[in-house]
Amino acid sequence: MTADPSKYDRYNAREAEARWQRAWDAKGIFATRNDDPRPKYYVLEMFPYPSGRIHMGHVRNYTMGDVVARFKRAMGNAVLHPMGWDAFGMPAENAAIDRKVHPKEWTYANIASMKKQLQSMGLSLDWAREVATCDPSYYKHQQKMFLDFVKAGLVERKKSKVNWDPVDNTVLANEQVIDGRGWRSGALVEQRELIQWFFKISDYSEDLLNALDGLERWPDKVRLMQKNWIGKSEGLLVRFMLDQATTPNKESELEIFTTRPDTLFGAKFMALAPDHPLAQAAAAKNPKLAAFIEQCRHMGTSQQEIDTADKLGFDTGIRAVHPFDPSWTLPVYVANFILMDYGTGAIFGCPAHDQRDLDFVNKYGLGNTPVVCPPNQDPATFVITDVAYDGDGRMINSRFLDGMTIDEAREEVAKRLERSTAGNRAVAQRQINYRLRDWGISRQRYWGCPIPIVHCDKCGVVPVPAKDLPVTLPEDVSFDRPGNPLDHHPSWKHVACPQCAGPARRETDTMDTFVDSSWYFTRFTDPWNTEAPTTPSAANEWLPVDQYIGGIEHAILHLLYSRFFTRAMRKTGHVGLDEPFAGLFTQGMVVHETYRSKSGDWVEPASVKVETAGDVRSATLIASGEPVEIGSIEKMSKSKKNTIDPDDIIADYGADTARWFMLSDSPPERDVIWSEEGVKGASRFVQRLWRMVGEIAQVTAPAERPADFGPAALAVRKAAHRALNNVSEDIDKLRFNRCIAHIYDFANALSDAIGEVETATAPDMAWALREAGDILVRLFHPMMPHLAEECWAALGHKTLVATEAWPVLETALLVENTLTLPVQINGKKRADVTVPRDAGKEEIEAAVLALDAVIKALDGKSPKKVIVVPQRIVNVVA
RNA sequence: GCCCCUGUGGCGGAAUUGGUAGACGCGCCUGACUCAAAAUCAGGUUCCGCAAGGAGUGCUGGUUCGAGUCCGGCCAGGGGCACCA
Repeated sequence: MTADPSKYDRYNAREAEARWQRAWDAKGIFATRNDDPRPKYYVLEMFPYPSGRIHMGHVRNYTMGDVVARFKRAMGNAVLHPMGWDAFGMPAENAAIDRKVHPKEWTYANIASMKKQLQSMGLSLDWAREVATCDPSYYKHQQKMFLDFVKAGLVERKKSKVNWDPVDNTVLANEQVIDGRGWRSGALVEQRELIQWFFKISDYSEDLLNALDGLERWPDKVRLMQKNWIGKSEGLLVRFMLDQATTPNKESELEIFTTRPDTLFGAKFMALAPDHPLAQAAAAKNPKLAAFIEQCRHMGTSQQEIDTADKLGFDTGIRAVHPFDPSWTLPVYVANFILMDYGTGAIFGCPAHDQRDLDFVNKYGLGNTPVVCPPNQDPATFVITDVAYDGDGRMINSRFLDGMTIDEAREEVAKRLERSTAGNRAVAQRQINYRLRDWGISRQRYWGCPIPIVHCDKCGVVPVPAKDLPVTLPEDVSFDRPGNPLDHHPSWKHVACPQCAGPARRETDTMDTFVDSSWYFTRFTDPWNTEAPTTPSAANEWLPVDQYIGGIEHAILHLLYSRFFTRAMRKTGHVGLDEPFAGLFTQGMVVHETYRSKSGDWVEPASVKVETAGDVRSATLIASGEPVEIGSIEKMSKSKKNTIDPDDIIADYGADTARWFMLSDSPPERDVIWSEEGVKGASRFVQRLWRMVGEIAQVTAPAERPADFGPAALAVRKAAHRALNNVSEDIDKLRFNRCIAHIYDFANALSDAIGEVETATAPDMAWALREAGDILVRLFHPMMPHLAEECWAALGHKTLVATEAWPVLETALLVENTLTLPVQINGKKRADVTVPRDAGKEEIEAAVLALDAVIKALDGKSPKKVIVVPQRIVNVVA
């Protein structure tokens, strides 16, 4: 076939990859038409934030998606595989502050360079559908949907807390609070209440929870995390009467929510959130309490900080009456760990059975009474000191509940309190509570989607009319002072009220960037529609996304918000479905060794040489030969300098090598360790495949398929079809590392066969080798598309392998006539037995009992039991 | 602190989901080719032992004819925690 075999000596990735990328581009084979009649398949990777350069995490993510896209195309699907940019967010503003570059300019420059990098990877993306969320042509539609959501009752304004920097007078993100201080000013952060915009995601708590069951192609762990995040709990709202002699303004009752009414007889105190109305009222008359509440405000708003802060309380002097005993009163505290957002912002504390309550009483000397006794414990001697007991057991010290189980006691308390009344109302009512809070979307920042609202003194909150959309960001802004540039802008916010035409102010808050990413996958289905966010027919045709791939770090927020947003879009007529992602895959991170010089500085891998002597690895600086300490393996990060630039790898080895290594080394859901040796191994395999295909290209096969195949040719065919079967199955399940192991297996078998035939090739073998070559190239095409094109052309094909169909499996070639089963004696492997494939249990048992090893082990006795697991194993119990 | 996940040779991992532990790759060792090196090719490589054999999947206890896999208790590492994306 080829005149010059030496051309197979070395594959030139750099030259070939650019050439094939141009060939795909020229034919536009990855552009997807909405009127394609074939069965649809939508594969999507989480779109990147345009930070400046792609990193190895992107390479991994987009390679996986590309393998799926190319495979599904070969399987005959119309594949939608788009790409865009999650382009709003804080880093652009930080760049503006640090480097005096406008966020827009910075972002679009980053998009341009990252797009080039992605294109050098050979991804089969439909770039005609590219969107950037910071573009008015995108956020215009988001503003329209915001207004639709307002009309549909899905939006509200309410107070919520933010981190406030009292020096810079600005709101801080949790990320900008370092050890309780503002990251630029260093000032101690305070909590401050602002009126903010919210999406009412909590209206969908039950639905978002129930629908998790239907997401069968999501990882169980993600469904579980979302379930716990939504946090449904069934409990009791209980009204505690207050001793009015002790309350600030004759308040007569306090309502609490509890999921443990069974422990009511173990109650030792009540606790209020610092911003609870009763706490506020008491503080108005008690300066010390006011000071305590003020102290509670000097804390960030993150859950982690609240949970790990010292548990502090302040006794208000108010006494609450136990609902089952008018003579029993409990002290009412204000406590820094009670949240106003959950339940009623007030609890009763049962220290014996809740660790946090126990820590609290131990600090304030309130004591505890155990009311649940663990099984096998004597109630008379069961005491709690430092560790609360939250397990199962029987009720003790609880009057009429004694002896009941927790569930019985919970039911009994609920029943009794529902029936008893105070002021003509039941003392208690059952309530289902959710931990999930409404989604606060207001951000006091410039680089985000403006909220299309006008505030008018006369008319109040007025939506911007749809015809006036988009509300665009002003470009002439400055970042010389802290705070929101939209608010500082001299003219932008001053507008006429759309209703009364009087003087009014624009809303200067922008939307959370999670809003942008909650519907981009829908926009991809028809990004050309300038009139509406979606073309429902197109959206409903393509959605749901069949396979969504991204980092596990998005398991809760992004995915939950997207699920809510899709429901809201359905309610407002933009789509016809609830669940946006039918299949979800969460990939692991890319990690790398860290290196430190003698002086303790981090050193980047590119300037380190690692050597191995026996089992010991050591590292030195390439420049000076100075020894370097090899540190732990961590997520690639700029701060530890353990990053590898994808550009360097692609320049040195080619995109295919990078793609292959990314997929080969670890299961995709786990972290992968980037290693120089691993990449070199992948690179060697690229060359080996090229040489192997070169040899096959020189074999001349008969035009007609031979009627019979000799044993050697049959072995080649079996290896090819076994690999085809295995790879197909594993790509479908996204087990790429196993796919690659199967391809290595196949390649090893094929080089053995080639090595044996050498010169005089029989027609049956020649045909089998040609078939194997064609299968091999199509099998590795999804992972290494450029090399595959080069090989496909070398094998004499005039088509692009990227548009070829997947090989057709001959299942008859997978069947073996005999089968070798391991034989265990008492659970330890002692022998093998080879039997016909369809041998019955009796036949197998007879063959096993005739084995020397078995006869020896039984020593003349008959076995107690013989367990024959068909197709698997035989175990003889002696 | 709360929720979720992970732990197997020198290393990354495989194990038909309760049935031969270590596929495949990396590294290392031996040999061939070479003046030499690289590349390539052939063979070997869980540990202990000359061998027969024995041990072995973070630790620990259990269920089972049989456990890397299931259950209980620990230990270590990682992700998320609502304004990073």
